[in-house]
Amino acid sequence: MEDFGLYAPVAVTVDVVALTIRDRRLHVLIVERDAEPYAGSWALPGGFLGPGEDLAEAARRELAEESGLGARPAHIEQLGSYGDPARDPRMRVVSVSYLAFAPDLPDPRAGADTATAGWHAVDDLPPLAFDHARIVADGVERARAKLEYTPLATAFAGATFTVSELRLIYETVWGTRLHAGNFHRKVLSVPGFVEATGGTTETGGTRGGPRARLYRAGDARLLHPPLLRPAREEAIR
Amino acid sequence: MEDFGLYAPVAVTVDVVALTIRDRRLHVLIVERDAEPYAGSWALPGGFLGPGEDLAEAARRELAEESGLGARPAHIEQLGSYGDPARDPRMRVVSVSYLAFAPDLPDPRAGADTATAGWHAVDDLPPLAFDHARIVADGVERARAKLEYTPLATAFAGATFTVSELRLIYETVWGTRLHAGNFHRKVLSVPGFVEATGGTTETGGTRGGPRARLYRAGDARLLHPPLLRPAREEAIR
DNA sequence: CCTGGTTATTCTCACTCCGAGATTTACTCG
DNA sequence: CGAGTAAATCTCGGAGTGAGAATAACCAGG
Repeated sequence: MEDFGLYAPVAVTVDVVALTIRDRRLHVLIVERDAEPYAGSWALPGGFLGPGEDLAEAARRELAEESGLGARPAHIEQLGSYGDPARDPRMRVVSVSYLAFAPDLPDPRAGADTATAGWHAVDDLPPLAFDHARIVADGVERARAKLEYTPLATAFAGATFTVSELRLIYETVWGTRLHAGNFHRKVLSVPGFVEATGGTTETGGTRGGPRARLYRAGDARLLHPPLLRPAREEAIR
Repeated sequence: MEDFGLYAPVAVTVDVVALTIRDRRLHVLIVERDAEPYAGSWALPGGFLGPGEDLAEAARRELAEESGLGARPAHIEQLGSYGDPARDPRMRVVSVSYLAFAPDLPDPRAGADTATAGWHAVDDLPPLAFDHARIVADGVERARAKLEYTPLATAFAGATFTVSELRLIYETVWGTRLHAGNFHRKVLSVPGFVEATGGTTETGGTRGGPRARLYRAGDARLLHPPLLRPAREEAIR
């Protein structure tokens, strides 16, 4: 850190990759831009860092403001910063991106100050402005990895959930099928991952089956042992 | 991302947490500040993002310039961004920090434009400027975690190394003792982690023992299965 | 009400992996 | 040469895993 005399003017924005699961697919929240550049195309919710505002605070604000979502995300964490000199044609912009997880929420309402916002399946996105496609990809990969060793999946679920619902979250985010029996054994054997509420669902599944027991998120911060994805040869080398 | 009309002036700096192992202890490179604020106290090498310069590029430049180290680090990656409004008393500064790993290097030479720089054991650091102590702590924790599932430890070693040297790296970074026999079995059983050069050390250890086989880093990007730290109860909840 | 299909939960079994300890072998030092 | 040290390998009991099966509860439709 040197003297402040000469430094290139840089703007700092905060962008948010908000993920949820709808309809058995992983979705990300994007908004339609109404200003140049990229007016009319889709982008991550985000904006300039306010004066006196912490980075995480700005991320939460942008998410609430631009998405029109009232509910708080269940979890938000810093994803990374993107500073390619050419990433914004107007001027030098460094984006500090955040990753948020939310249970399935209603469609965002378009408010007065709210651009058109909506959930889109991450594997079928329209072209995104700036380097936002890259940021989404990084966020999805982070989410996939974190499901393995943290109780993050519970952030996609409601206050209470069944083991099958939790399994569906894993299957959706990872894009793989999991063995129901082994998953069940594994989840219940990890201390602090979930705790039984004592209740069950009101009815069986829509296509039959017994009532499932309900659980809520436990107090573990790490899964021990972890729930590992099926081996992905291509990822190793 | 909105219009550029009004945004608070923000400066972006890039700071580097460079780690190495010397003398069986984990060390971080720090420099002595010669300007206010915190003149005379220690800080991470870093500085302002240059115009037209990518973030990672700036990190490599700062490390080379301020440390006076000629050699390139074996690995460098983004650690995170720090933007507390009060972290710098002069003005609003967001720091994008990078984490670098290097094999044991000679002491940095103090050049003309080079502040006093030196390696310090991370568990015995002087007070650091700004929030740099926090950044170092985050970097060390990241390094510890990454040793588990990536071949990062080889970045701390030279071009060739023995299994014992690799084990010493793990023991030093994790601060634990490892079972030599099991570690040996594990390392050689992970595909692509290390590959034998065919050679051995010239002599046995300083206190005896046979010549050890030499290995170089393999082509794996992930360790499968991972080398897990001994269970840390306190980390889970 | 009875039947077939569906799902939650538990169990079995063979296999792999792991930690702890012991063994064998090669080398240094005095 | 003998004691001590370290590299590399092996053993063994326990824990964890994937695949499959068994049991039981529940829905929908006849």
